[in-house]
Amino acid sequence: MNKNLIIYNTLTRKKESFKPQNPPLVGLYVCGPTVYSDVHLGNCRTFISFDLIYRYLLHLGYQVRYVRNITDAGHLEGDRDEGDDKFAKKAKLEKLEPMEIVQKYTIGFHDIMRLFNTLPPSIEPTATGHISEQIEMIKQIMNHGFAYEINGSVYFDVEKYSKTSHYTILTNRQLDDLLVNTRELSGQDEKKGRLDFALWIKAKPEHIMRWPSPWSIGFPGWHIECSAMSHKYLGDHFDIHGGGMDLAATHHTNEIAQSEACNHKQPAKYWMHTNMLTVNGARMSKSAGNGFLPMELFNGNHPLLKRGYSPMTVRFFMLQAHYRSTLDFSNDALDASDKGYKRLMNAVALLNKLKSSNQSDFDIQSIQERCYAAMNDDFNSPILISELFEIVRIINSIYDGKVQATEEDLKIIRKLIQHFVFDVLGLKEEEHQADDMGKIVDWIVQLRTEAKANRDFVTSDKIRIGLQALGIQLKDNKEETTWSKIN
RNA sequence: GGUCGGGUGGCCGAGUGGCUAGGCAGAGGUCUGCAAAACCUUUUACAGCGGUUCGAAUCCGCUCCUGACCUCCA
Repeated sequence: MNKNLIIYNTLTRKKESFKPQNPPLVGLYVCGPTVYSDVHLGNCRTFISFDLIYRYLLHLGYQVRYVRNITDAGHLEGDRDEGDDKFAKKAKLEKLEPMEIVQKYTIGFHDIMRLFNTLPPSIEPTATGHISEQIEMIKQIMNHGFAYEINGSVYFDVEKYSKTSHYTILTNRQLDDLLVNTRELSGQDEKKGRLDFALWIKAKPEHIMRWPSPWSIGFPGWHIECSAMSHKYLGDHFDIHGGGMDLAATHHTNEIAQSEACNHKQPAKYWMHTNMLTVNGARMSKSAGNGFLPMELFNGNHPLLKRGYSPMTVRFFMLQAHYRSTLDFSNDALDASDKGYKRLMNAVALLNKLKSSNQSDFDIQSIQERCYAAMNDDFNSPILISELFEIVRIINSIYDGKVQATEEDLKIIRKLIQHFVFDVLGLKEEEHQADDMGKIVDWIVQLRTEAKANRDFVTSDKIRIGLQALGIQLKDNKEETTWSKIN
């Protein structure tokens, strides 16, 4: 098995050969969602990208421990120490307990992930389930002199840390510029330095989500949870840490600082960042009002959508772009992906009907090599997909009897489809023929075949056109009639 | 203002010095009772200007446009 995997590492801004520390084990940590509202499509892109990465690592034979957290506490509105907890705020709005909010949106998140056919992570820890680990870590950081307590809250001392470590290693910014250009925020008076960030925040009396600590009854800062949980499940120094690009400058920068201040080690060897989903060139976000909820996309119920698209179409659409590129969302782009995806799956459905010959008119070995080369080059799924369409052409040509294939090559084709279409890209057939409706359609198609055999084309056309109006498309071949659903 | 990206044919989107990306759309053809599908062939391209080079979409410089981050955000 070819394992010359190359990964782009944000730490070094270079593509590097992937060398896990303890092969075949791989530790992978990805920053998960904050479950105070529905995930939107942009969030989904990140998790689908890391699903591809996870799946390919598994395919290469690595034993991956994939940790993806659920943030269910700690976020403040506007990062002000006085701000409301997002969960408490949402709870007030929906007249629910904060933990009801957490439960509701965690379930919603899992439902969406399942629809997108992403594999569940090995461990999905929650921030509220790891308060004591976070407190322990804050203690360590204080012991090492990189944090200080004021009025029951604890802050990380960025200026002190940056004297011995490279605070802005992920973004390459100059600390002086940051000091000058960081916006003045209210509620920062008690911090020593304006770049300092909260590790522990003393709760105001009305604050519902609160825990005891050596400093005050309060709640943890946002960044510390990921550091504490990644450390607990993956150790001081694990292989890959990932997340959306928008997290690099703040969240990940602070994670690195906390982990180094605590453990004297850079927490991860490779940092991977996925790019944003855009709409009309601008980043999709809730505040901009251009965000789609996955369900809106599936059922087409949104002013910017002319129709709905299935989860697999959306997944395929996302995989047709590289994870480090922005991807622009549009109806036309989705339409194109929808047709491309159907074309791919139609060819896959023909696999078991192919007849072998004594020779092959194509070189499947070199296509196989190119598939691996594409994925080994920093998970280049668009190139992989272009190779798969090469295979689609071959499958269709064999089916049409225009190209010959040996039984051995057919086996390789079936294996490649299984490995890359299903295992790595994580696509699945949106089944239709197994259910009752499918049996009924099969029977109607059979009636039409009989009508055709009797040259009763009036009846056969009536059936074909009628089914089409109901969203079922027939395809006549020399030997049989197949059908598929259309949108 | 700072940091880091981008500008590729009608649309989406790969590609980083010479060799077809791919999908969708368009055109012609084959097949077919018709339709669809499929297959074959095929048109349209690298923001602008200058430079390096035998050769640049790809490297360098300048200009224009644009995005992300710097504030919670995948």
